[in-house]
Amino acid sequence: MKTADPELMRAINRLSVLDTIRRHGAISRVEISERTELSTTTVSAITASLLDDGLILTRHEGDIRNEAVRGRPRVMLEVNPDAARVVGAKIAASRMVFVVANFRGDVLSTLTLPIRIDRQPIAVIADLVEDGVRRCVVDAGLSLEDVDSVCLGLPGVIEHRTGHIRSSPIFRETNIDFAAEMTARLSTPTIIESDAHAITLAHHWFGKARELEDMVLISLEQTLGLGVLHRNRLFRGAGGLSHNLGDLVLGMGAQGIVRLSSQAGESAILGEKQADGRFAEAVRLGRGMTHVQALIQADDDRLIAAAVRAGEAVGITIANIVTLFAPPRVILVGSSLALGEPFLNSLRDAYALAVPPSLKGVSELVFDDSTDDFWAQGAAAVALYELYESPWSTTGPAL
Amino acid sequence: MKTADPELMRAINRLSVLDTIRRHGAISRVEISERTELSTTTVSAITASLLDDGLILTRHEGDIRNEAVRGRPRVMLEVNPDAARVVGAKIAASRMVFVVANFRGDVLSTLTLPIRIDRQPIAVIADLVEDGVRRCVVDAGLSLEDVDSVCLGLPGVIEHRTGHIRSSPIFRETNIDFAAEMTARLSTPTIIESDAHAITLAHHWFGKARELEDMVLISLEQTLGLGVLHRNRLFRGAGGLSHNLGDLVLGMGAQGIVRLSSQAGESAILGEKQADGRFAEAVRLGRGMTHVQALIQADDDRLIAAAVRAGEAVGITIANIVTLFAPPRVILVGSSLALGEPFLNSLRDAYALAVPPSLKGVSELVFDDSTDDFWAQGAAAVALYELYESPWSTTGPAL
DNA sequence: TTTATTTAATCCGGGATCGGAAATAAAGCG
DNA sequence: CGCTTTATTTCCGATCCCGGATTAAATAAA
Repeated sequence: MKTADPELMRAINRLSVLDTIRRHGAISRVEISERTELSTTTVSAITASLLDDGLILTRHEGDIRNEAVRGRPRVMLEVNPDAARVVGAKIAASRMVFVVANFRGDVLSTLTLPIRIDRQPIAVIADLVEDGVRRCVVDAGLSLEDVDSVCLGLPGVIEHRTGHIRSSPIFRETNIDFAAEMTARLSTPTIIESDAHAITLAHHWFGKARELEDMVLISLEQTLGLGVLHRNRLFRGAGGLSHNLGDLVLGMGAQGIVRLSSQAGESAILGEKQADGRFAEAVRLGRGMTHVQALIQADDDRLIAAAVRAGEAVGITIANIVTLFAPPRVILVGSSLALGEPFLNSLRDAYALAVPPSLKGVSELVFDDSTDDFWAQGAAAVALYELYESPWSTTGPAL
Repeated sequence: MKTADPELMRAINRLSVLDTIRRHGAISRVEISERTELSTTTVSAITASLLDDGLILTRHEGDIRNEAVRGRPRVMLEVNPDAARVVGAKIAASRMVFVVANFRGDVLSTLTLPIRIDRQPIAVIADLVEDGVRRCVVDAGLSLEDVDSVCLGLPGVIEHRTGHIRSSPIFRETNIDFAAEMTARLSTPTIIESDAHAITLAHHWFGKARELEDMVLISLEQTLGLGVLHRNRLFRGAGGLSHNLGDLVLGMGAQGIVRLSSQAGESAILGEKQADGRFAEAVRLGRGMTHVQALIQADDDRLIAAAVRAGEAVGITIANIVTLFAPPRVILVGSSLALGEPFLNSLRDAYALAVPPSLKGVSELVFDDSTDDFWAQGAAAVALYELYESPWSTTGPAL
């Protein structure tokens, strides 16, 4: 049971105001007051402190009310884009994508490194990540000192709270204190987060879940991940570790346990097709899925069967997640969506069949095929959220 | 984003102090201060107000510190058992169990009505529940006016927040506003809750999860239920509805979807054995499971096979829950545990096989065969928790 | 041009909260 | 019986939120 004091109270309300401004864009104090249910007095005090800290700006045009209103015009407030800068990254097996974002979450620069880092030693991966961060920062015309924090989104079981990677398909080792490693290398506070959580927050901030405070996202990539948004916050299980859907068990087959990853993981689908040199090459370069897509359109029977089987497995899994969380919306993302109709149709069919009748219609299925930039932007949002929450300079009242 | 004000702050700290006293039994102010990390000043003020409201009592003996300590002796504080009384109930298909509990959660009286209410009209069930509540209250030497609130624990999909029963095996109808119905009948505030949530809180308050703040419980009864404790609170999905594990899908069989309930539900197991008159009679009376236990010990092959299959299905499900929540402990309760070794062994084996290697050792499996009273006591705890949270009389400072 | 009206934002005072320092209470010790 | 020790309470200052009065900044009307 956490203990409350005036400081916490102010922190909560400050975050509430700042987040309201971020979500709405330019907004006046009166309207903030209405939305947060804080008194105008309090909003005035908090915004004064935010202005004082340089986190927000005033803008005198743009009062959206009906033209020709009588009284004093509202002063619009907006997040100061230059109050801070963060780096967000998506680290995947065959590529790394970096973005530099400002305090509002706008992307200032993007860098994609199409390198297979899969199973390299930690030091090599850390080198590449460090290099990517530095280059992306330079691309944005900045220096690393200008960056307030970095967030890396990785696949696997990530313990955000402690900064440890419990296990990840891109590392041979387990239980790595990667946040500490990168913080030391970059001499900038670096946090790590599950890539699924990053894209979940991306959708909450910028994408298809902006208006929702509860939501579930399922990411279908090399790893199958889950993100749960609960009351506007990422739901991190006990201990703050992320969910790894691939480990879910679908049933007992003839040769023992059948895990979801064996039915719907990238490698499970790609594994159906080997031998062929061109195909192997595409897989090695991380273009497996697009290649598969082409083959499916050319009626490759084995791959179509694999896609159908994968869709079925995922559809059932989604139904199970819906049974547990009953979210108003489920967003599906990830490279496997590129498998196209055979996959999606069997997914939809299996879901419709598997979702309990009592929950039919509760959850809406949404597919999203954002690019990797969006994942990286989500990682940036994770970093920004922690900045938003942090107490900043003036803890006392502005002098 | 909830807004904070001094009132909320006090409410949080009051609950924190009161809950600390409840958990620890008799405890001094200094120790409360240490545990809650509130200053002694604040603890003093809050306890004064709690004393003023009659929620706690002082006791001058019982300072546990080493005998012959020098200074002023600590005054021990404890929850006033007579500050309130609640009724908790477990409503199941073949029986209803009621308890009256005092403010501390001690059971004052118990009443079991071994009646099959399964599928009766709402009015009939409401009549029986009303009767049970009234009789149990009288048994405790009280009148209904002495009771502050009632909590009914029911199987199925229960929407605690609104008091609606979305669907329940004991009702033919769906979406019933049962809380309102019973509040009107008893003219006492009545809340409803999933039976699984009730027993989850029972274990947190009195049972096998007292020291944990995160935990998962799986109830294996007629319905398969789930309770998740997250940071000392029941985790209720979006909209506050409960989880119904029976609807989980284990895979696709020859004839379509295979749900957990068809493998491990009470009726699935009992369904294996029919015809026999004595057995049917036992099932009708809700003694099916104990009867099955006897038959299993007598080497009834079909039932043993059913138990093994059920254990397997449940073991896999538990592994999947662990994959999602990674709780430090999983508690299993419910009548199906009575199936004995064949069931439990196959459950344990399947779990060990199905739990992802990376989470091996994270969650501990605990079996619990508490009686129905304990479930009802859990429902009482749900009611008490809401009383603990409520603002009570003196909102202002004690005069 | 000047004055009224309207709406936004701020200022001021009241009430509540927490926490630190000092005072008080209640024991044992010598 | 005074001294020491520990627990609790009292007093006081700082912070926070809020309601009401006040000031600010615009339009509409005279």
